[in-house]
Amino acid sequence: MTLNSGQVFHWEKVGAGFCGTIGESAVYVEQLGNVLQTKMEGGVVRRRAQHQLFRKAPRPTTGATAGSRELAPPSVARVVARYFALDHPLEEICSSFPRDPIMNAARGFCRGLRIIRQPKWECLATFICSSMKQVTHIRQISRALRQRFGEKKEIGGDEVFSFPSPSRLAQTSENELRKCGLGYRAKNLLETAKVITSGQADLDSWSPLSDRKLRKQLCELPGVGMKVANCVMLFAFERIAAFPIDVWIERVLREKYFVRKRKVTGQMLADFAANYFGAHGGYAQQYLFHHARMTGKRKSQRSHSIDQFH
DNA sequence: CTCCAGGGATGAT
DNA sequence: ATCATCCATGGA
Repeated sequence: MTLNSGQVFHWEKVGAGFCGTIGESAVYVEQLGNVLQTKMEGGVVRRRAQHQLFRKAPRPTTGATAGSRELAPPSVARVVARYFALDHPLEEICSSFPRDPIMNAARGFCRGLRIIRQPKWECLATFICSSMKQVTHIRQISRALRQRFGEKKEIGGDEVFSFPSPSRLAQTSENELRKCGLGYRAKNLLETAKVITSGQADLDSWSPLSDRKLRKQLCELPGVGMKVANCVMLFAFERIAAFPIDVWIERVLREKYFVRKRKVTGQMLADFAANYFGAHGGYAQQYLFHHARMTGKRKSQRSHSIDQFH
């Protein structure tokens, strides 16, 4: 559910799990009940990410990695556990959501969904490409950028591609980027890649900034407005109060929280969201988004992904 | 075919 | 501050 909730766009369903990349590492992940299994590029099952996906504490599965002699690559399980934010206290977070019918439905529907810790540049670049695009289109763009400009990796017989660095994309041209289906977004992605490459903007150095200052810095990048900035803050800077408002969320807010009210401006929606959904508003927003998208008007559950979650 | 999508930049009220 | 337009692309 997490991988299909519109946070990341490059994971591909393979067998019972997913293939993708975390940074430069090719990874296979597969959820087995309460356990998240991982494989690395060698294709060998190395470890199981220790965690509690759900409330009930699983029996400690000690000795799951019998092959102690084979030196495991630097803690795959930890990389995976961090990426999937298995340390987030889901129980606390969900309890902090407001108790209204809409939020209750979303909370129940999205049980187990987590906000992923994404690499900053990858997240920023992908969401610059996301404007006025459907999730399936964003997946296509991500795939095209990775295949053309990323580095090929292999995992369990499947090939995956890492996301191209800022300097790699800065070396391309607007025309080359347009071939990836970017349209008018190509210029924005190219210009932002150049700004990052030149050192004029340094994403990592922005981590200590306050939410307000970080948002301001992000919005100065070409192709980054309030919505994209909030997505990057939420998905890559661990600012779980950030509340991105896209067309789906705006629809939910207007139809469910501002029923039959006219002259509701975007600023009013943003102010309401910041005050109403609380310190973990970003989590609430993601739950509302995924719930609306999966159960909304658009009949999408027909041929793809019948049910890969219970 | 038409409709619309995890918007942003610009210019006019 | 708020609103109107335009910007490309392709799945549904």
